[in-house]
Amino acid sequence: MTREEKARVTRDSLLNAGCAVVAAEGYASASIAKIADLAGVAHGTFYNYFEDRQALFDELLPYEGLRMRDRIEEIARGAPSGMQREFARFEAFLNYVIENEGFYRVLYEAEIFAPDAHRAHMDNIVNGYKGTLRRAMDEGRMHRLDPLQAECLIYQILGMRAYSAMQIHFAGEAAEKLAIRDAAVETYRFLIGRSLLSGKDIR
Amino acid sequence: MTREEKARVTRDSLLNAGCAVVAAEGYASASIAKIADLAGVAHGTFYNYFEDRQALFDELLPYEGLRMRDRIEEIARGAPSGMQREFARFEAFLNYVIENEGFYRVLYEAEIFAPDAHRAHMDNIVNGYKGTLRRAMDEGRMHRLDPLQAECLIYQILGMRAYSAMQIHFAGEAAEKLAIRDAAVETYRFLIGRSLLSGKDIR
Amino acid sequence: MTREEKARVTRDSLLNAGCAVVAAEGYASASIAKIADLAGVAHGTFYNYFEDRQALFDELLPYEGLRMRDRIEEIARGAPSGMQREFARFEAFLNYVIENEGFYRVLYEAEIFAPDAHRAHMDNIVNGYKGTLRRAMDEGRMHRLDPLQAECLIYQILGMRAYSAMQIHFAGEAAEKLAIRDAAVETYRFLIGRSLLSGKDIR
Amino acid sequence: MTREEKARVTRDSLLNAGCAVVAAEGYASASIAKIADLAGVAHGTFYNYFEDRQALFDELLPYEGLRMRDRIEEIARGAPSGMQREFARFEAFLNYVIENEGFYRVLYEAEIFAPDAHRAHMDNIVNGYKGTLRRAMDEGRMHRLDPLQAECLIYQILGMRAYSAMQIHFAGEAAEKLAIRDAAVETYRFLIGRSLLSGKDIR
DNA sequence: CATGAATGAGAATTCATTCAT
DNA sequence: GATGAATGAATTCTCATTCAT
Repeated sequence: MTREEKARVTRDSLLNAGCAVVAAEGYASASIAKIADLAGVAHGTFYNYFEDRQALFDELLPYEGLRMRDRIEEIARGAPSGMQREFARFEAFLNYVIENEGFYRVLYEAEIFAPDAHRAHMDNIVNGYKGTLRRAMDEGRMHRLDPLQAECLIYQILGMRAYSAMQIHFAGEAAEKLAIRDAAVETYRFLIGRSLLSGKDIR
Repeated sequence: MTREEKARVTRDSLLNAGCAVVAAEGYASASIAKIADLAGVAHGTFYNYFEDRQALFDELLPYEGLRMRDRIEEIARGAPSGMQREFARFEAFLNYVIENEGFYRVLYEAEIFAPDAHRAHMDNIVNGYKGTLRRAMDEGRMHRLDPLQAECLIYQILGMRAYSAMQIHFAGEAAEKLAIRDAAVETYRFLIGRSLLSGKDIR
Repeated sequence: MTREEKARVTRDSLLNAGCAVVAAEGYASASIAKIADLAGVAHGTFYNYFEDRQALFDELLPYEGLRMRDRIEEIARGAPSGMQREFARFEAFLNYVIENEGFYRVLYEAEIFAPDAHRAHMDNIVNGYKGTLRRAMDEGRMHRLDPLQAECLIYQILGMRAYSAMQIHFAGEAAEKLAIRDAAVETYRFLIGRSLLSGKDIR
Repeated sequence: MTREEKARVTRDSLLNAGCAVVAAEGYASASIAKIADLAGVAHGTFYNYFEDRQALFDELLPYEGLRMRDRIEEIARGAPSGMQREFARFEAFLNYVIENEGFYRVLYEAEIFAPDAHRAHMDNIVNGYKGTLRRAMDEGRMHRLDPLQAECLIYQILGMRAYSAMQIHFAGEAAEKLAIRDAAVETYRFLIGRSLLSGKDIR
């Protein structure tokens, strides 16, 4: 293994350890000590790879967020098209949260502990959606909205996602979580489908 | 002023100082020292009124949350009825957040720093909505939903609120905030109005 | 009840509360708050009766010590005479400790937390013993010892008492405590009886 | 000096500083600040070596106790045998206390501030004595006692030691201390020698 | 006298970060 | 690059004592 590879491995260990600790205990108690211990390196080593603790925190959300996004898009691509794809995305998000409980924490605590990264993450997601919406509008699959309204719509859509995730998070048992997921998907379909379709059928 | 009144005043000073500090810097850096200093009392005095720091944190959300809720309901009561009232609520919430920027922080950081209080707050709001929904359904003003689906709907509605607030929070200038507010209200009207007003069942 | 009587009642409440708290939790955590609460008075009232916390601590040992001493002497007086009386005293002390577990604490922690009172208590006990010894020597019931040696003997006797009490204190069950007590009395009889009753001088 | 050696040195500094502070002012006012300052390290360094303050306290008695025990046994081994050795032990203990005034404090306050360590120390000493007694009994050098009585005897012997040490501790001047020591040894010889020898001469 | 709120000087403890090895 | 001991600022919390009511 070259010097460079070894460095990458160490860096990834720290990043993964960071995720694991934040997932388990939250940013607030994700100390360098815990992260370095879990990564199997000395405390000082941490600072060879990251400026400071905040620097790691700022990388956590992109690191995890992209993994989630890829997973979701992979699934969404399986859907026939348009609106169905959005519904698939919504469901895939909830599934992802159920299966990666810790990710929920990495994500929602980021607003507080890594606000810059969170803002970037939001912009990222929102911009992705803007493209999707533009295409749908161009192809006449939905109402035409001006840019501001499109952005508002996206934020509201993301809010629905996030709060359905919270609702699932509050549920105690696995079976309950799944039931909520199904009902939330149904509700989402109903709210979005009815309104955005401008009179046409869901496709 | 009687001794009891003075005690109440001191307690309120601490509570208000707590709100102010959290609003300005977040829970994480709301130290006893800052709160007590702002309240104009000695550090030790804090502990005459609150078991510990967490105890204050746990009161912040109810304290501020009820104030907001009352303000919103007061405004909503002005609306003719039903759906219009809900739109008024949504708008009032956004206005409240714009006018009380700090409240946004007290509210959304609570999920992390005062999880019990946050959960209680959510249950509170959700239950309030359940009643509203039941009445609307009983009076045939909206689709009949089973309890689980109603709850999902409520969470999604609250998510829309919250993320529209976040969108506003991200905006830099006051004028921009107002523009987003108006567009968000429009979007909300569109999403909710179209779907819930329809006479058909959910599929 | 006259003003003076009421004052005495309050003072006694505080003293008793002090004993109770020290007995239960030790001097170190016997705070004014706990003592005043248990006595049923306000914190400030404490300072109408005692200079400060130490002043109460300094009264605890005399207060409890005299009670014990009286009880022991009462029992010892029942013994025929001389040496038997001393054995009775020893046994009575152990019984007192068994029956008043808390007293053990008030007594032995006093050396640290109320050193002056402890010293006075020791002097008191030692002087009492000096008289007893002098009488025994005058009546030819025991060796004649010079004053220093008499004092040494007394301290050693008190040490035997104290450490037998500690041994009992270490025992977990009541039955075990009683068995230790009996064996300790036997041992004491053996050590003291054999040596002090002999007609020869110490060399 | 290797890193490991330096660490040991630091740890020992803290331990010695702990002893010194406790010896001078007692456990109650042996704050981390004082200990760390005396050891010449930062406060935080303390916690690199000890879990908390109690952890240091719990090591003080073993640390000092073993030193004393070794010193005493070393001296006792110089005595011809049996009973003489025990008298030498007693005298050596008193000398140790006279020469290491602080140790007395570390030892007797431990019952309160490091009860576990104190209990362990007592068990240790008591068990050591049990072996000594068993040998003496096996070799016919003293009365045969059943185990419980042997234990009682040991506690009483230790009590004599401890209270003779207290008596010395109370004395103001060095000369007085030495006089008490001599008289206490004489008294001890008398009490123990006479009774335990089962009719035979002291050997 | 009684009250109990206010005080503020400490105490223990944590932990991000540095730096000599 | 890796190490991990040292640092010290910052934080929470306690409690004896005071004093205005």
